[in-house]
Amino acid sequence: MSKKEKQFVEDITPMEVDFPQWYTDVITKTDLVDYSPVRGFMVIKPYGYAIWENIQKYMDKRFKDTGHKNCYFPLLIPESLLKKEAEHVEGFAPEVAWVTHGGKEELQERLCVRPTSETIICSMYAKWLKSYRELPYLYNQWCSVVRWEKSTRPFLRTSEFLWQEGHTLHETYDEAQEETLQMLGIYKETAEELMAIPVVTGRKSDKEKFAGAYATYTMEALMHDGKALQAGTSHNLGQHFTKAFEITFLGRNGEIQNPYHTSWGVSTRLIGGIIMVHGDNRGLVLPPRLAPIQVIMIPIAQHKEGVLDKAYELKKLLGDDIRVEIDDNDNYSPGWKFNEYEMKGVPIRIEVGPKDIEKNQVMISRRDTLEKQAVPMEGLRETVLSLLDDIHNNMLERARKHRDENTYSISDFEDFKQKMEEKPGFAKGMWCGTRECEDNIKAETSATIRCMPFEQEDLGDKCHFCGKEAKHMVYVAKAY
RNA sequence: CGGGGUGUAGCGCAGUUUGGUAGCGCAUCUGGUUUGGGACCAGAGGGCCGCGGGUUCAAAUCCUGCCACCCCGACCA
Repeated sequence: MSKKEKQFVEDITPMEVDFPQWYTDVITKTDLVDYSPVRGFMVIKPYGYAIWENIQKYMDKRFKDTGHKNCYFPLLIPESLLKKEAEHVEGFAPEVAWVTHGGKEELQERLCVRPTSETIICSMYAKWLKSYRELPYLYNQWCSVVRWEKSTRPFLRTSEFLWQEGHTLHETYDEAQEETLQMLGIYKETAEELMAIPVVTGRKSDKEKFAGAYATYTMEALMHDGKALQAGTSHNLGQHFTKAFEITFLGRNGEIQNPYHTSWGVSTRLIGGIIMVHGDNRGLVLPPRLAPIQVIMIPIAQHKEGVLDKAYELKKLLGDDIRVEIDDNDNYSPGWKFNEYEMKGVPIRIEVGPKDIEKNQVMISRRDTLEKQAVPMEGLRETVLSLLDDIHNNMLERARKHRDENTYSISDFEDFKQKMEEKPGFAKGMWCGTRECEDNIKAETSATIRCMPFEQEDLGDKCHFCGKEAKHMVYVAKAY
């Protein structure tokens, strides 16, 4: 290994050597996050936050285009409200943070910091809703929630995380179900069109579903190391909460009834997914549509006359809708900058130097394949726009290929155990649908049933895990 | 909460065995030369050696108590 090659390798532990360490190296060295004084809580730095903002921008538009409105509910929830839905409190109680004092006074009733907002939102919906004419309620909020996790990892599992949570009410079950699936569909499109991450969608088992849900739907992505990541969930909550919170309305038939209820959310965990699906040993590889910097322009020998002027001229030519930055910091060599922005995952690098200006061209290199070539200055905007799309498509295809190569059918439990050991990924199999069998899978392999996919395949009529009669085809994987 | 590990400059580490002026690399700052894959020279700043107690003429180093963080398990968007 040459000295030059060694230098970036030393910065980031190769993922084949130690995947968790690779992940930690990448997120800290690329300035996405920093650890805070409070364990499990992290600071999202400007470069990381800009990714989140781009995700927000895209999704917020999708939500509004489908009729949702944003609002904001309080951070603190009285204990009595949290307790109203029995399954819900049982699921969340172990991980809520409590506020017990206001100033020096002990509170009469302690307040929990929201781990999710169904309860406080339902308490308000109960106050508001009177008639079927007001339905549906289609609300969303962008906020943070706190869950006191025992072990945390930046983006993937932190004690506080940023997310959006949609909470809707509907007149009928069918409408609620339609909403639940519509939002999961938007999540899937966001994953594929914005983040270039292929996902499997389906329904969660009862064991894995949201505490208090009638049914939970999920999208699951496969990371580079073969572990799955639950990337977003959409819940049909039926009337569980609306009955517990006594949300009622006067229906078309003149009778008082409970509405049907959904909730759905995605979080900053998505950023962890982006890193682990696309990243390589040089660092981040960011999907073009959400990269904070889409094009980094590096002037070469910038002290020479005309170089910087040309760079700024080209930036203008590229237009306001492409996120372009020029690094004209004179303290770093071009080589240093090349490595820096590769590490940061910037999709396109453009070099402009005296030789290029002479030939009326620039050097352009793409992060996903690391290919570098000369292109004419004329038509640069069109070249860049189509290259950004190209990179997106290539990244999505590459991720899909990786997922497919790591998705396999199993013949029986022994075969499954062996495959989980040797080559983690999505195992496809038939499942009997019982809790005992599901618990046993986890006990034996630490893998879990990720979902019962919408696209069911017929892989036989016996459960691959216990031999009983099969009910569902499932994806099983070790998960983050 | 169990098992293992680590705490020395912003980061990465040496020094601890055998007590004796707190060091190295990177980063940072100043000046200059450089600039097509992590540039070079000269100079500078930066420390409660995790915290408390003890032993000693003398503690980063020995004894002791505590704390924090990391990794592996159990719990989880």
